[in-house]
Parts: sequence; structure tokens; C-alpha cells
Amino acid sequence: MPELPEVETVRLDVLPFVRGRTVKNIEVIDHRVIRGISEKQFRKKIIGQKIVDVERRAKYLLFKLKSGKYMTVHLAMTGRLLFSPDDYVKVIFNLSGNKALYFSDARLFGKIRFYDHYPPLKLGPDPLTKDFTVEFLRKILKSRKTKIKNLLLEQKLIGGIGNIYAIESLFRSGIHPQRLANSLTDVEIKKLHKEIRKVLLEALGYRGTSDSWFVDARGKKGGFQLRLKVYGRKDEPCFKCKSKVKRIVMGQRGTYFCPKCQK
DNA sequence: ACCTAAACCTGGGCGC
DNA sequence: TGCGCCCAGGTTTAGG
Repeated sequence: MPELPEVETVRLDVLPFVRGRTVKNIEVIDHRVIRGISEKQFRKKIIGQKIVDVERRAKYLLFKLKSGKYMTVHLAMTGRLLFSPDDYVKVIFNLSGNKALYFSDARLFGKIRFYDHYPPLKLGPDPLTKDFTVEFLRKILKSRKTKIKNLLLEQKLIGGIGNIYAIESLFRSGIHPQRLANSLTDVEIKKLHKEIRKVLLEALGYRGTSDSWFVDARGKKGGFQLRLKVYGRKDEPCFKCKSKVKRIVMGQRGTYFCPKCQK
């Protein structure tokens, strides 16, 4: 599932490919991925516009147009932005210079939107920016009784962490996913802060985790699935202590942890 | 204000 | 070979 490292990998691929190009035509194969506006309006708003930048906020890609307007792309779980089509293409952007960018999504959870202004996304700070400090993390944990793993997934508090990196950062921190947020000690908060940043940076270095659907814009898999410590390893031995990795469900999502290493 | 959970989707993997 | 069943989960929405 595309989380911060995967979305950033795609951004780094797509930016030099589209920057300075004009959208010549848009072919909408399945209109359900276009949200908040009709297919006809969407095409009208974007065709003829020049793309000047591609930014990322949490898991959103923001295509900045020369007019100052924006198109956002959210890949959700099976969304892809590709230089060559695959079996699940839903929208084709034909660009100047005889290029094309393909939006593919097998499960149609992905979303493409258009905004007349900078998108008003309700997102907490990106964990790789300087706004994500130990003090900030301490502040949002202090007042909340929700379970720490569920809190890490709240995009309005911290933007960009998904199921895989929430699970992996908690394992690396030795913190049980069901601990209440306000029960973490200062030492644990500091450790968690460090491990969140480390695991996201490492995963970005490997061009993301391709446990199932994720591929970059060239259709290539990332490499971080080989470095996962607990995610997807139900009943397998913990790499640290050899006890069996457990799988539970939290907030409707599979959650993996080592009952011995994570307290 | 805060938290929980259903709904949205469909390809892939599994058992039979 | 093919059918039915279940699973994957980010975000939005509804409800407590």
C-alpha cells in the first residue's frame, strides 16, 4: 500500500517526466476515480494546462498547474501512476512531447480531484519534515487515550504513516501496538519518534515496500518488503527473540507484533 | 470533542 | 477447471 515512502518514490519518478509539459488530452476509462466533479468538467478544467510542479503532502500527490490550480492524486491501496499502461488503467493523461501518464487502480479506492486553490487537506505534519519534533509527538500523545497504533494512522495528526510503517516503527521501538497513547514514557516517545523517521527514510532508500501491489512509475517493485521485521509475518519467529509473531485486528486492520519484544 | 466501525471496491489466493 | 469465500486497507461517513 502506498504510504509516505512509496508516494515519494512515485513523485520523484513523475516530477521530471511531467514538469513543463501541457496536458493535451485526458481519456477517462472509469469515471469513478474522478471525485467531486464530473468527468466532463474535470477534462475541461485540466486539458490545456501546463504542469509546473509535483508536490507531496502525506500520501497525496499535488500536481501544480501554471494557473495556480491543482490536481491531487491519492493512490490509496492499489493506485499507480505509470509511464506505460498495465491491466487496470482508469485514466490516461496525454502530455505534450508525445508522452502519456497512466493512472491505474485495480480496486478503485484511489482518488483524483481538482482544486481552484491549494488543496485544503486536513493533515498533520509530515514525519520527515522539521515540524515533526519529539515535542510535537509528546503533545499529541499526552491528551489521548486511543491506542498508539491507531493514533499513528490518523492523518490529521501525523500525515503519511500507513499500516505497514506504523507496525514496523512500533516493533523497532519495542512498544506494544495496544498501549494507550498517553501511557508512553518520555523515553519511549523519543525512541518512537526516532524509529518512525528512520524506517520511513530507509524504506524510501529502497524505493518503497512492494508486498503486494506497489510499483514505481516504471512498473518496478520496491525492495523494502525484504527488510520488514514483523509486518505479514504471522506465526513466524521474531528476528530478535524467536518467539512467534502475533496477528491481531486493530481499527479493522491486520496488526503484527512480537508479544515478547513489545511491551 | 472524541472514538469506533461500516462502506467503498475487486483481484488474488485458497479450499473444495 | 471453476466456483464461492475471504482478505487486503486509506479515507469518508455515520453513529455512539
